[in-house]
Amino acid sequence: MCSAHADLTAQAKIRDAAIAHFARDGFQKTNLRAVAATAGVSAALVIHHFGSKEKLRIACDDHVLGVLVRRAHEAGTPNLLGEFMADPEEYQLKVRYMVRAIEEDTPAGGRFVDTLVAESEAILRAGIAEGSVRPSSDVRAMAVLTVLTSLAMLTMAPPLTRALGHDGFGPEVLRRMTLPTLELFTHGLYADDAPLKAATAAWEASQENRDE
Amino acid sequence: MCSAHADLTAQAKIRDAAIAHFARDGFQKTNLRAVAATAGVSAALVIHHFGSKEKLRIACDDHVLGVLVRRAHEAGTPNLLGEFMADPEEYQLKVRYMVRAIEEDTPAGGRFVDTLVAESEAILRAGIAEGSVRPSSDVRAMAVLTVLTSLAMLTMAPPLTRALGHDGFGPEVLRRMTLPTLELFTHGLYADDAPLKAATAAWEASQENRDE
DNA sequence: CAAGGGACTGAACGTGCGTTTAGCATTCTG
DNA sequence: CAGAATGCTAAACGCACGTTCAGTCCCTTG
Repeated sequence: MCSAHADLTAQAKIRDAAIAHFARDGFQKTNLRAVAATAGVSAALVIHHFGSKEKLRIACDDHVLGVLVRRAHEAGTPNLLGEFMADPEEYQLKVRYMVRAIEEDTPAGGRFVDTLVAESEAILRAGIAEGSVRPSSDVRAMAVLTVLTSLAMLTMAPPLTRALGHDGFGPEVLRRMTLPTLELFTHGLYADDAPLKAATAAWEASQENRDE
Repeated sequence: MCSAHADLTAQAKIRDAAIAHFARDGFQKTNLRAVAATAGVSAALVIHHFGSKEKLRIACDDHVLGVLVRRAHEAGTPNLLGEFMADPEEYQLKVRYMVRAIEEDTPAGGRFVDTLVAESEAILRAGIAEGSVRPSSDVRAMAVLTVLTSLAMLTMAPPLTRALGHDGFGPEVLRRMTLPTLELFTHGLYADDAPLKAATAAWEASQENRDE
């Protein structure tokens, strides 16, 4: 045993074990006996300390959310995901945990997304003011879009990794995705603005139809 | 009762009920008695026809995958998601089902992603040849990125919808996201190519360090 | 040292749910 | 018409798992 069994209190050991299990297998599939085994305690003690499986989840949510939100505030870069992934295993686990929370539509997941979007929006606005970012018709939605793109790399990691021909999600996959992402963010995808103009025209037309 | 209880065979009714439940609640949370109730049959009949819950899932996977892949081939547009979402409830349900399959990392989910990526890559290459799409250093990865963005809108719909200030994921949210997406795909996000150049420089430097 | 309380455990309880079983109609088949 | 096969059901079985219970150990406090 290495870092896991430091001189943590049993409560903390259980919490950390639960975070690891929830992140890897999801809330439903995880059973308390497995968590207890990982933490090196009995299943009954888990209940003794946390009351129920659901309350254990809430404790984990709060803990992970706190750590990640603190981290997100400190970062101050549009590439939040890279920041998380570059760091030692510590954050990868917690980010994966939050991804699960988002998929399962838990309150903590929602607050995490809110934080990322808010942070991202602030960065975009600062960049626009400074001139390094192009103005957008809907900055909030653009922030959502960037957060979306980053998080999606995690929610759908396994199939996408295979679609790229690699076997495991790791740094090399992330690097492979970084360049196209930057290309997209720098030049866009389309060679001209015909699709955009067509779409805005179509939208305006539909608006007029709506009025009549 | 409306469309659901057409003159379908009981097997098909069970399959459709299961698809609806799996899409809404996920595989684990769904129990066979609920599926049976929706289909208007007994729980035992589900087993009688499909053998087990797991085999029922596989049957659903195959069915949904078949329908969607056929549809994806017919579409021939880079905006696969819009194509699916615009259509009557029919496809929305099946797409949501596949999103669950992707989250749960099921074989059918993988094949669905593969199909979308392949289709998307073909469209990109055609666009590049024709001149409407900018060349990319890694077309495959770019295809993955576009698929990612579309699907992410669904996997994380609930929190993202709330982050935009709406309450339910519907056409208006999709429309709100469409414009920024097109802006991004047309002009990019950054005002100049400094971030891209910096990243490629950093990457080349790390490659040289790797060699020595 | 006695008393009390918290950390902790093994065993048991209860229940939800996938699956099995036995049996009832109904419809082919010879 | 006998009987095999098929579609279907109610009831029961059994296991996995969250939770409870009764009790032990140990550390504090008076």
